[in-house]
Amino acid sequence: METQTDKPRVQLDRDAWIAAATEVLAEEGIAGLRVEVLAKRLKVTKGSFYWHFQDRRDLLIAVLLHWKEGRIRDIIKQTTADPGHELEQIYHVIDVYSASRSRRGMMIELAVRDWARRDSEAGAIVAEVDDVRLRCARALFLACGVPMEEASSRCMLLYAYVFGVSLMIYEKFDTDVARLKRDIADLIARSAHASGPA
Amino acid sequence: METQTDKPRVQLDRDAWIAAATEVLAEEGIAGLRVEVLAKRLKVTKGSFYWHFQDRRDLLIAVLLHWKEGRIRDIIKQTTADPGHELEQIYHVIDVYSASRSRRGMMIELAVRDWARRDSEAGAIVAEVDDVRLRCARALFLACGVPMEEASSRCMLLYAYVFGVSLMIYEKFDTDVARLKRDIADLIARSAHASGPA
DNA sequence: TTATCTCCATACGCTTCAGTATGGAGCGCG
DNA sequence: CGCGCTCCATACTGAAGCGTATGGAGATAA
Repeated sequence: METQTDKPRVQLDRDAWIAAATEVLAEEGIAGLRVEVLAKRLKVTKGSFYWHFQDRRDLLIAVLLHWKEGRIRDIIKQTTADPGHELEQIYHVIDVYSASRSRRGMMIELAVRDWARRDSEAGAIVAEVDDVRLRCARALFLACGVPMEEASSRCMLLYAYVFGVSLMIYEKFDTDVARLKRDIADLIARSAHASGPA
Repeated sequence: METQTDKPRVQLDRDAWIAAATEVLAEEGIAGLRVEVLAKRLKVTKGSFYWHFQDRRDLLIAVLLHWKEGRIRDIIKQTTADPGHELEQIYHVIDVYSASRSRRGMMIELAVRDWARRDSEAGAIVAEVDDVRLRCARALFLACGVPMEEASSRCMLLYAYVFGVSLMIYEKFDTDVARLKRDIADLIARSAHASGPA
């Protein structure tokens, strides 16, 4: 007759810590990702943490690797060959980041990249993700008949835009943000519209 | 006959602290901007700091306001009316951020924006800078004969790009980065080339 | 039952950091 | 001379935060 309501999880594994850490990362950034804070959130103490992880950096790298796997899985899924629908896929990649529902994902993205600016190990992992994403997106442009160099330029512009726009605060600038974002997506994807090869 | 070599500065004012803080901000980010670290860099102690500033946040806001003034001064200067050269000015605005010499400025920019993501007071200041920049850049497109809505889209794309590309790590992606950046600048500024109004 | 292994709590030492309190050196000024 | 003002040093408290050491509860297996 023991209550189990306040004992929802009896055990903790590495993945549970990584999941919770990713949540804190989205909310507070790297600087707010402290082991004691994290332990309190998981209703345990540091003793547990240092059993699963060597130190704080061990957790950070684990979070980053987990993030990398997810991002690569996502972009692969979003850009798998679907002949005739490549243009839709390009727009979808743009929209995914603009969507308010993916705000959490973008917060993680920005936190990770801010860390990577000053940490070479993190930078190497971000570089892998960027490389896969750029190549996948370029393949979509190429499939639309866009020549190689222009495809490279446009996919780079695409990703730089979605990250950069998340750093800006522009409510006062334009009243119709929806139209603005649609037009920008057109600018990025435009030549893929109905232009034949070359 | 007292040596003055190791006594280069006898006094410190608020601006000296702000300048040093801006330097640390560029190198270490907001999280690395601590008063004792800053004091050590200025060869003084905290006692001096807390005479010039109420607390750490007082310094951070002062740094941010100083940054704001400089950025607004810069963009005004870069976009003052120069009939017939608006297109050059647009390219110049893009190039200024890509230039390796302005790496320090971009580091500050990114550090400030990462802070502004979670601090509404900082966010308000960044919003002011964004608004001025976007309106100045839009005026250049308008002067080139680009219609209003497209001018809005393109200047937003411009700034999102320059910030976003600074967050990416893409050495492996393309061998000719110079060409890539040139082409992207063309994509952003293109319709302003020789297109008449409408 | 006893031994062992897993997972976590507790307690500790150490460092960094924010902010305060207080004194003191130097300097102008009456 | 002495007074007061400016600017900074020193010394302190207290709070976080990282990492370690150690024990203990609970399960498992012999």
